[in-house]
Amino acid sequence: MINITLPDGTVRQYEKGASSMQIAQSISEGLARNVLAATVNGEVWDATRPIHQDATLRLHTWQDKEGKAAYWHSSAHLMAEALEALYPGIKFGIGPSIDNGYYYDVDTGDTHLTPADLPKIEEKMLELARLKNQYVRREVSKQEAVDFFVEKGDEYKLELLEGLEDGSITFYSQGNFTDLCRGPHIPDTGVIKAVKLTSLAGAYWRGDEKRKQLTRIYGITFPKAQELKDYLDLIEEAKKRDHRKLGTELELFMFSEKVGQGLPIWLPKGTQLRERLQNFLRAEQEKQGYQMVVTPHIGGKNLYVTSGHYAKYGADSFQPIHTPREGEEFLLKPMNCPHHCEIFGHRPRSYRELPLRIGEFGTVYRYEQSGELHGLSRVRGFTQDDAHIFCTVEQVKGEFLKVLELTQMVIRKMGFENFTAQISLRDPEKPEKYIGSDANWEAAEKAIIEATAEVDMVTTTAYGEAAFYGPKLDFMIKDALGRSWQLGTIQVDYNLPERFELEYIGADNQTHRPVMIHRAPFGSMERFISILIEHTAGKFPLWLTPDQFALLPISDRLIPYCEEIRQKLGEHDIRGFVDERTESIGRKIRDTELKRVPIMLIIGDKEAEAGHVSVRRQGQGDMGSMSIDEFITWFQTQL
RNA sequence: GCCAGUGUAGCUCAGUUGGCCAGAGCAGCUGAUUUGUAAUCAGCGGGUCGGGGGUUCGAAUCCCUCCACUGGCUCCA
Repeated sequence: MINITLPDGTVRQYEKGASSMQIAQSISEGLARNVLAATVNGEVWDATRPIHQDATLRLHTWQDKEGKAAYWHSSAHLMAEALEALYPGIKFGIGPSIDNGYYYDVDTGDTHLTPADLPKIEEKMLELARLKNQYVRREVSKQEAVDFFVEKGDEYKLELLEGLEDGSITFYSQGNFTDLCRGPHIPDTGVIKAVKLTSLAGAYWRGDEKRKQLTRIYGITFPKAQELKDYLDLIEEAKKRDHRKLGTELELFMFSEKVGQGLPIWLPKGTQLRERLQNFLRAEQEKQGYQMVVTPHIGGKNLYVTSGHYAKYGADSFQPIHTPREGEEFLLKPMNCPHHCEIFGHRPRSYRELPLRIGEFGTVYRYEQSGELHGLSRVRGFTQDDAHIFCTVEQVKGEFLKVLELTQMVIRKMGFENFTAQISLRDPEKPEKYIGSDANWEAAEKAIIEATAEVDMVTTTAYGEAAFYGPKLDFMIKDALGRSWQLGTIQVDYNLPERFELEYIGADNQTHRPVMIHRAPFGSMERFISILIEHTAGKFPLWLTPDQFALLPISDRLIPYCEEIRQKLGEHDIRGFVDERTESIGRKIRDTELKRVPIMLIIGDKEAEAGHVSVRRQGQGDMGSMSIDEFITWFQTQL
């Protein structure tokens, strides 16, 4: 008999060799029907795999991450089976599960797959799924595995086998398909009820651009047709909110072929939004002791030779700008930190000045590969909400705390609920990769961990993800559709102070090297606004939106009265415009609704006589009539 | 940069075996209407069919090339 410990702490006894599935059955039939996989002693296994020793057991269903992963990974195998049936001789790369579904990289030889081929693959998958074939695990010797794929002529699997050790190799089969696979898999194909192949893309074998490009087929599957429908609806909704579409519709920004790809042009409304956001951030930062600076858009080549960026990125950057005579070379500013280092270094600094917080909404230019550009989220010219904090190692934690608090406050003010961070630390195996003393690293890493704990921030920790020059923290938010976005970072840097030979005079009258903290909590205005547009579907918070109200006169003769109201509201810092078009009121309301102006003030004779406005909120409808003063008071409550 | 796809009026899109002067809706302009909570009516203007080259009697349509955009891959100080 073996002892199985369940998550609630209860221990049950089973025959040696019982599977998770059998254990689930002993608990409840219903549970057993839903089991997709199980974690046995910390390792995710097939639910059907026999357990031969005492173990802790956690059963996975569609409701949890591991269950979904097994389900989608098994779906990838099902797709492979369908592909093999439809395209004999097809070769397979890798086929993992991903956050939303799975993909399989395939080499179809001379056949060329197009999106039109996907429906018939979906059909085949459903047909095979209905057979309820079991996923069968089998341990094989390396020789046996090699023989199998030599016979099959699949060089990709053979290459994968090269990296595997004999004795650790398993095959999984379902129906007529057998694959090299570590598993785990779901019990059988019967639970795969809804299938959608979402896209087709090229992907380099093993992610290496020098190697052959395979066809990657993305798909997603669900246990219920309704779930697939919900998922597709979500995709539709995301399409409607796409910031590129809304940015054009709301006239926030544009692109121009002549100006150049990846170089956003901010239109008046977008500029208003952006400036308002910047002013807000600037005011909050100044409260925290930041000092704003402005530095030029180009910098001498030597600046970047000193910073080390020239050696590392020079070849892949916009190339130097040359002066006509003197043979000087300048680079478009790809980041603000070297300039800020010069600010720190331009005169002797005392420890009394630390932490010195130098902030700048600095516009930087980076050469991004053309295929990488995407709306406002990936561009070649953008403005960072940047600042560099020069401080002592002891001050790092306090500064992290302040940045965390600032960021949390701002994010909440924007209407985001779900805010987390990833802490990136050294790879403990490879200390030689990093610059800076062990003691400093330990202190900084500890400071980051403690600071995030103090502000109750949900974090994940990634070892080996730190930059060579210091540990960092990346902010993540989830938007209204549940999608995760990476915002900005806070990074500790031991490297630049070294390269720029930055020093301050300590209380001991000796010179010391400051630590530098890079921080841009929102990353860039462009990217942040793209996220904000999609999160709010263009319905920005009232304080931030370009036009807060539109005055809609029912007849042209009421325009002067509307103008009066506009003036009066302007005196109270409430901004908006009068719709002076000779159109029906229905038309004016419709157009204003579509422009996402949050408040409509409808003015007819009744209102003009009474000195009232009739208030309508975008997306909500009529709020009734009130006096101008009542409206002003009500407006303040809406902010 | 690589693979695949797309590119017709300001926007959304018709226009597929190559063939009359390339169409629609919305937007715009002009006129009429002066309107009570999501589209008033009528008329008009607007396109080198992404750019260039080629095949052809004839190209939005076929071929080559360049550009931009979309989805991925690689990259991201």
